[in-house]
Amino acid sequence: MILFKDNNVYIENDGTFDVEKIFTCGQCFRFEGKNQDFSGVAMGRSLHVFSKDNYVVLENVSEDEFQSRWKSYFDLDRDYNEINECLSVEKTIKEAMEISRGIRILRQDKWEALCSFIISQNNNIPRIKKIIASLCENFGDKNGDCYTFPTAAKLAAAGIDGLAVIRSGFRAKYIIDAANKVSQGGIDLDRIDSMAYEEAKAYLMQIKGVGNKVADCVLLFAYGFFTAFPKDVWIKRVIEKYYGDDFDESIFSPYGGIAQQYLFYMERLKENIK
DNA sequence: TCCCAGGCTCTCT
DNA sequence: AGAGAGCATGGG
Repeated sequence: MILFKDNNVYIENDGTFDVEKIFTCGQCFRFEGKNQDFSGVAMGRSLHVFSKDNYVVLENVSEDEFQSRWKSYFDLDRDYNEINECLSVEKTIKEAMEISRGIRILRQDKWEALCSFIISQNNNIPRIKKIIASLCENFGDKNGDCYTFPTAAKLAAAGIDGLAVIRSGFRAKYIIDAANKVSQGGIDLDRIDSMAYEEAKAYLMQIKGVGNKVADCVLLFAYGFFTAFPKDVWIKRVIEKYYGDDFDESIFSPYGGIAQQYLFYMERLKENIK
């Protein structure tokens, strides 16, 4: 049940919408907050979202804006209870599912996700957030009290040297290659919508600095390819610790990406990592 | 201080 | 095909 009142959106929460877990599980980098109360920028808009009683509130959001923007962003047409039923195939994922209950996979902006996960490589999350914040402040457009994520054309114009201000290190050349290809049409991010997973992945990997893992993150977090199963250092640890060499993510099919996010969140929580 | 981070590219076998 | 070095920077 979703209510629209006083220009706020009230989403009834059956336990499948944990604001804090959604924004702290490492899938996005522009939201900050605590205690089920977060603010940030996505899709060019600032958003304040918090939990109150058994509702999640999107503050100052019209029904039109909800339908056109936030409904898909929060993946609200999907039944996560049903997915969790599907994923109950073995002990470790069941434990991860309990711990991670309420995580939803956000449908993020394509270019922002591509850029963000290029920046994420061999990096830690607090620093990824800082670099992205700097990227937006330096090259985004000021929109009220927030900055939009810069366009590919804007970053292409800045060039590698111009990008030095964000201190992204060796990743700058990768960001610029992506910006060039996207702004000049060599890569059409909208074309990926109509591709199959393997084709989409190979297409993204034409960009310098986009390998197996970054491509999977973009496909999962911006396109909703739930078969993508990004293998970062944490997931490799999870596999070694709980599963062993014969691990095959197809046991989670067709929701491997969601399982991956549950496992990632569980293991970092256990290790108390920010 | 020093290890490491949501990895990738390049080079050498 | 597979292994290993190097990469920029700064968080913890």
